[in-house]
Amino acid sequence: MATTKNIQSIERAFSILELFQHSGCAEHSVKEISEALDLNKSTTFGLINTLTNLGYLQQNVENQKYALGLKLLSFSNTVKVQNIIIRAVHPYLEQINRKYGETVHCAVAQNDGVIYVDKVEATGSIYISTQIGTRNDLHCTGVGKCILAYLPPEDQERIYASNLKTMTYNTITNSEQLREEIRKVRQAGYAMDNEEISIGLTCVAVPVFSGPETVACAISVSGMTSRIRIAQENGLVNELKWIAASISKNAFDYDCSRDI
Amino acid sequence: MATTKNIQSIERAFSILELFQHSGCAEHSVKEISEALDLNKSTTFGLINTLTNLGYLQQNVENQKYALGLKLLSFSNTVKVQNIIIRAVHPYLEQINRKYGETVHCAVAQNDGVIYVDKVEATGSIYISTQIGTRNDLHCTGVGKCILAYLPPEDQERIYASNLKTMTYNTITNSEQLREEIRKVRQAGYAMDNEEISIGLTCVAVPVFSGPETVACAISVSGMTSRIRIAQENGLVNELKWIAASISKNAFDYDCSRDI
DNA sequence: TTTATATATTCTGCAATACAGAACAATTGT
DNA sequence: ACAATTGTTCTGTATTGCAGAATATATAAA
Repeated sequence: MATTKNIQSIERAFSILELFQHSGCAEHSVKEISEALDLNKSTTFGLINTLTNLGYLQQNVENQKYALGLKLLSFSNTVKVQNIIIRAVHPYLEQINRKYGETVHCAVAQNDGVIYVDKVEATGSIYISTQIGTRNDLHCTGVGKCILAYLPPEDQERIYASNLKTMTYNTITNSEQLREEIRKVRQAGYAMDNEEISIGLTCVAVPVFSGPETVACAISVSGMTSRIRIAQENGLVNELKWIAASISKNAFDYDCSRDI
Repeated sequence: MATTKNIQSIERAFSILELFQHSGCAEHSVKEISEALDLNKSTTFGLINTLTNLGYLQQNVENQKYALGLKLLSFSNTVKVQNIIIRAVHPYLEQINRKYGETVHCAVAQNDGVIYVDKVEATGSIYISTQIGTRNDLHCTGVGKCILAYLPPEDQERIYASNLKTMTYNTITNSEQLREEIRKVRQAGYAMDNEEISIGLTCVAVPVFSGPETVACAISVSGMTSRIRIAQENGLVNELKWIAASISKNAFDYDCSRDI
């Protein structure tokens, strides 16, 4: 359990890198960064300078502004190769994609949200643009509901009480409704996203257990609503449940037949 | 120009993250890391603890060892979306892939090496496994030769004088031979990798200019030797040169017709 | 061209912080 | 049960990172 105080410069360094993710802007000046993070200008410069020397930022010589460095790309490669969940799940994602031809995602919990860690894209799909590493809220995604459903009660309550952001007119933004939805998810063993994050987009998601009441990740099939409806009629839900159980057994040595 | 001294903790934090890339091992203990980087145990713990709290490392509760955190994935997404080169080049990679059906890469220079920043994979290709973010040497890759050919003379000489690692029996490991090869690359306007990094694998690569003698990146087509030979007979080289010129013009506003 | 303004970068002394060593806790193996 | 190994916390101190000022550089205006 981590309790010691964080090292300031490291926190600051990463908050600079993260700023580029949240700001939506590819380039920032020293001044912008120092103001955004409320740091002294010369302090900011020292941090930026270090990150630049290490290759995690790069300076545009035209306007002197800084952008994220390409060296950051190398980590995603390593994570994909080394992460147990991604390695265990990927072949199954391929299998589902081959059978249904739709985009398949794998997501894990990440402080009150989900982060997509792997995907296999539908060929020619320009419709779904989720990039690996993206974060989404729990209440408006299929994978999020699967994860939320097996969180400890106190964590669930914190989510219910939080601001449930409206994404579409289908998003569940009412605490009581969400609580009821999650109850149904547990009972059914799978979760739907009925155009709750994007109109026209439907997902079917199932949890992958690594132990009793412990969800390692969730996998989902996403696509145009009409196409997913057809897949559902062709037994998509049961297929996903069966695959999730296989992953639990093969990758996490856990027999989750009683959880379903 | 960066001259100020780097902030120690940031350097150390990233050297921990980079250790996971080089070691090839997904999990490391505090002791292992502290020994590998020659840092005091408690110092190492402080660094690891901070990185863990920030989500860039995660602890395996089973054995207490640490692994790279999934939060690192999010950066690759942002870099891909924000990086000018990747955004400019990607559609052309798709175009080449559609026409020839082979794997297409884009790589940029990264301290005496190349780093692959984007790719479009041949469908069903399990043969080529280059992951985005991977680094390779300059002397044994098509993209590397393209970049090397337009480096300032002093940088070129440093490469020629360096240890030219043998990858296959075709790798050019002799300084004089490499110098001659690079001369030919400049003259021809493209570079080949004739099974110099992996037996059975051939690449054709061209430089993309952003200014006179300035290579922004290089793009390459890779595949089984026999298939690339066929593509070459179907005008692959000229097609690549033409596409590289289009990218230079459209993305970097540079007319490189005189360079070819 | 000169002047003014804004921002990037360097310099410097001080104080806070990150560090090393030791102590302690927890886990593993014998 | 004991020893050995390794993870985690504690603490004083020296180092390092920090803030403010000074300087350089770029941009805009006159």
